[in-house]
Amino acid sequence: MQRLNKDFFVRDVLDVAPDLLGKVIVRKFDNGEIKKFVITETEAYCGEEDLACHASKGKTKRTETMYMEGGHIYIYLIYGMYYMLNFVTSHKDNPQAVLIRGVDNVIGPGRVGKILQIDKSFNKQSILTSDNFWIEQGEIEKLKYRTDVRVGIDYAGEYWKNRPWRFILKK
DNA sequence: ACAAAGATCCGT
DNA sequence: CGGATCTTTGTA
Repeated sequence: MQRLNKDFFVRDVLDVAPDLLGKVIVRKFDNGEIKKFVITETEAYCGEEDLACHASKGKTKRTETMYMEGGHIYIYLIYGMYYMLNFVTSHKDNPQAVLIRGVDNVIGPGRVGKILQIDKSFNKQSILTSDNFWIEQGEIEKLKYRTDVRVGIDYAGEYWKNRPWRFILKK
């Protein structure tokens, strides 16, 4: 199965986020077991002007990952409990990322992080070259999806709150 | 130094 | 609907 390359991720986040639907996350766990997870729900976070994006605060110790080139993994801990899995997109210094909200029948970014056994050590790693975590082309030819507003960003103001930047795979 | 809030989830 | 739980960030 074809592994996704750099060109896939070095594009605008609004193109990458829907294109990730149906792609397959492959995870090799510490015990050697390999499992695959089809991506079913994503959300786009779109640079410094997007008030829902962490990078709207500028470049900080946490957000500097998003300023890396597309193809890097962005992990952060939320509410002291849940590791959120994101993939950086676009060129260096354009802080965009896609949040993985659902895989297979696992809905919710916190649950995704848990089932994939993700932690902070994956932050800033490359999804293009790591040998225990990568993404493959899926088998679905023409998939259908719907859009909706993003979740948990009421603080971002009416405009950004209402962008239809959540992408959900249709069965 | 300290306080506040957060791209969430679970149980009641 | 409230609690868990701790890092990041702003303010003093």
